[in-house]
Amino acid sequence: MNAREEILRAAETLFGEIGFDATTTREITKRSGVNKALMYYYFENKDGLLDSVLERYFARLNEILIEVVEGEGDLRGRLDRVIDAYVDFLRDNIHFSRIVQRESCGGRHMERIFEHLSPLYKASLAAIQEEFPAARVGEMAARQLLISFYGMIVIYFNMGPLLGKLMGTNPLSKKNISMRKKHIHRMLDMVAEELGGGQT
Amino acid sequence: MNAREEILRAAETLFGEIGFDATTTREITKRSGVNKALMYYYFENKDGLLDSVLERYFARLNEILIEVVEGEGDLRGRLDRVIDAYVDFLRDNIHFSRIVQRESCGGRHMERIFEHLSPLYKASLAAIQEEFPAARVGEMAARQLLISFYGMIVIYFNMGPLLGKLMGTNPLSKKNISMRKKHIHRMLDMVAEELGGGQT
DNA sequence: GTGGAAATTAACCGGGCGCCTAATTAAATT
DNA sequence: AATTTAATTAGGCGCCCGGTTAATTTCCAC
Repeated sequence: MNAREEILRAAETLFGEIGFDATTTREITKRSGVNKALMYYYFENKDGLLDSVLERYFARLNEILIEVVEGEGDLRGRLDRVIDAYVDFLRDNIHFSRIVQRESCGGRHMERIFEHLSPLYKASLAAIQEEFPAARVGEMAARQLLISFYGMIVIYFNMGPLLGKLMGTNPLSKKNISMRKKHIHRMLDMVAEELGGGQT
Repeated sequence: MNAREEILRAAETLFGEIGFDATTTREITKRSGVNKALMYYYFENKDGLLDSVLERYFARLNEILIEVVEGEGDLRGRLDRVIDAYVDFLRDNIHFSRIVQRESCGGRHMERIFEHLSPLYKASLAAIQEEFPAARVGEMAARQLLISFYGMIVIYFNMGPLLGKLMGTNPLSKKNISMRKKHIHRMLDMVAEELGGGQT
């Protein structure tokens, strides 16, 4: 039993489900079956634990995205694969997007989130501008598109159980995830048609 | 000086900026220049204060949306005006969408948010299905569209100062808000074209 | 099997939290 | 002017929070 790992897992879950501020160090250690003082042996403090959680998540996300982007195929194909990869990542890491969303709304940890998000933002912006030349005008529409597709994807996972209650079905089921993906791809199709990018 | 009102305003600001859990009752009363005990004279407790904050916000939002929806014009026109009204509302109530977003991720207050959101969800779904007959198939695409447009709109305000840092410009400026609106309307145009709804 | 580092533990601490009480002041009613 | 009611206050209470300490156990190289 790796104590450090157990602590990280418990922290991920609790930060995602009830939020960083509502999570007590006692609950983290209780859930991970680890002595409370051990948390301060492996991590500087509660803030440092959050940093480690974020570090891990973003490292995995970057790894996945880089792998997809560096794969073969034209730009449009890679754009499609990025959507799939991102959706899959959020599905497999249900706490991640909630932690990010909560902490990026404001508060003490915004800066950390920014540091992780910034390179992804820049790279995505460049990719969209390359794919849709029309979107380069004033570099404005590209930014809007990025925000829109980011919003379309993350909102689905951020809302979590609440969306399930609204929909009356489990949003994380295989079927519903694949419908969500299909919908987002279709939206991208429409944009491509309109802006006349790529060769799809 | 209306103490109750001052408390509500301070709570709105703090809940929005740093979150419910990170906000202390002492800070609320300090910021509103009101004695600490007065909070418990006007509100049952901290949770009750949040309830009142949400109540007020959703009452105003409902009022605005009903006004727009009951206005004249065809369905598509009203759909467009709903987008404008919603964006304007979020711009004028910058804390609202952050409070909702944070608390709908999970945690103790999800149920409350659900109660407020549910009727809006149902009404919006019905409107989309009416406007885009093609979206009625299995009532599935309508749901996807609603989630997407909701995401496109709220993500812009949820991310708050972080988005400003990423964009390098103030997302709440008149110019940027109007660009965001234009973009979302254009996305709706594309959907309308694809699904062949309405008579726009 | 012994020494030393790494891992783990029980017990504790000051501080700030949400919340309450009892008394006082201001406002309205008669 | 007297009395009732509403609004406001200072002060404090108990609890639980994040974080620490010093001692103990586990591990492993030799």
